[in-house]
Amino acid sequence: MGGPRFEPVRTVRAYERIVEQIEGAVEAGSLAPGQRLPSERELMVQFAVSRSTVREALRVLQARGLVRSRPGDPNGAEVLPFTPAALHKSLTTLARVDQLSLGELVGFRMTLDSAANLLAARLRTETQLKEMDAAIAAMRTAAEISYEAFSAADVGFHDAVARASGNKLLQICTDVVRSIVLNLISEKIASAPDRDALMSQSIRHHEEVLAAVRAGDGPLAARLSRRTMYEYYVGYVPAREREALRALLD
Amino acid sequence: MGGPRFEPVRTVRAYERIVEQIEGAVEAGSLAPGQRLPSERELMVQFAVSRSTVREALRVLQARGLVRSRPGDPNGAEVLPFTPAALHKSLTTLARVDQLSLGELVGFRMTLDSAANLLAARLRTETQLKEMDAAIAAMRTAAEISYEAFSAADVGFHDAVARASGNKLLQICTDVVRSIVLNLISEKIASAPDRDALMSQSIRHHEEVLAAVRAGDGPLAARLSRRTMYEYYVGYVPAREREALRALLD
DNA sequence: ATGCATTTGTTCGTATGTATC
DNA sequence: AGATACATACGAACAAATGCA
Repeated sequence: MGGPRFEPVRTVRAYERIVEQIEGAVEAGSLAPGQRLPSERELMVQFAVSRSTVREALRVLQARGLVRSRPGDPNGAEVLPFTPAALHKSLTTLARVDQLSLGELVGFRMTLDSAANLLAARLRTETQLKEMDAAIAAMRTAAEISYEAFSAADVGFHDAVARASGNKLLQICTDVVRSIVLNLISEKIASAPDRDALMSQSIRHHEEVLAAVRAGDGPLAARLSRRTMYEYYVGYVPAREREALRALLD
Repeated sequence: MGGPRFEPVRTVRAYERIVEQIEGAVEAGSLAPGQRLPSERELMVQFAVSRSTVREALRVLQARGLVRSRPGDPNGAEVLPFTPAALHKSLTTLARVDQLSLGELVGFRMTLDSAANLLAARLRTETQLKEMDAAIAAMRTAAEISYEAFSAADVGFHDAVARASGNKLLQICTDVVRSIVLNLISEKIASAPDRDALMSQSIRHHEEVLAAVRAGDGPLAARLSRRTMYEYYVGYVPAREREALRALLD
């Protein structure tokens, strides 16, 4: 009784095992960004597979943002420094395929930005406060030029706050979600009739947020940041979704 | 003067254009989940490329979780219903490659879970409240059995709250981040000496959170949920990272 | 339940454009 | 400018796996 316990087997593709090995080497650090992979011909020898299999593996690794290969490069594929490009890609397709509504995206962004402000108010350095000052100053001058310039400067402020939060994950996710939201409605905002009023109101709100961050009052900074984003975007969110956003304001 | 404005060109790979077309069809809805792609041989005719190129495109699409192909299937690759698998994958590699600390992950989870509770307290239906009741009951019985069972039941509660928040993005992200955190430290918790005390304390805390959700007090539910998670995980977070977590408690 | 036709997984050989030295 | 090594792309072929009659 009690013979050996067998486990169900799944046929694992050859290219998949190549991906695992290379991905493992990158995650383990034995293959650092900037380093080069062997050439495809060399890889087919090392893994004892054909050229096509090596290439399919490289395509998967490239899709995940881990390597990049160019024709003619004598050095083989390059190991890339990690960028949230893959994360961005999968969140973008999620937003499109899964029909994420603008309300959900804005609500999520309010949540992340609020947390970043809460943390930044406690942990920010003097240098980081100066960066935020500079970002708001840039918003003020950019508002005179164009909405695009203003939007870019606005991004700069939120990014400075996210950096000051000390949480890299928060920083990356705020960045990704923000770009998705902006892609969805930047043209709507750009053509809004009350665009100028919206921008100057936004600047005042950002100044209030920064004052709270400077004072070290995290809960206040968080609440003000949520309200700032709500005021800025609520006009573009369908009425039936606004209740959820208001629930985030307390 | 004023000749035509030329744009820099980048050579775009053949497989990349195939990916774009199929991906576009999926996102546009003209290729619904469950439907089948033409066979590889049919695709190489339609796109006028070789089979290797078709296969590289399919590998990329597969890596993004959009399709799945099995050997021998006469129906061609299957269009998959969207799952956050790709999102999970990219966040996991982010956590490993970018050296995300446990503190950052727990802080992020506190943020998401808190927002889910805030929204759920306002938007939950009676049915959803019953689901949360059932989840806590399951936690109570599971705690008598094993830590693994308890952990699974705990996931059930948080998932019920996330569903009740009405924000799919929040639901997906809480799920992804939670599984990453649990993968990092579940074995540590399982072997903790005060495991039983931790579990029963956690159940009491969850009951308090649920009471706040039932009462419709979002801010209270949010604060209690943050505290619950803090108490549960703080013992495993390095001391220097605890300040950031405490900043989230207010 | 058994073949059979078809498809995918994989291999090999070849031709072509390109980047580097 | 030329030689070399590389990636891109094509096409034919075989084995294993699948679905269907």
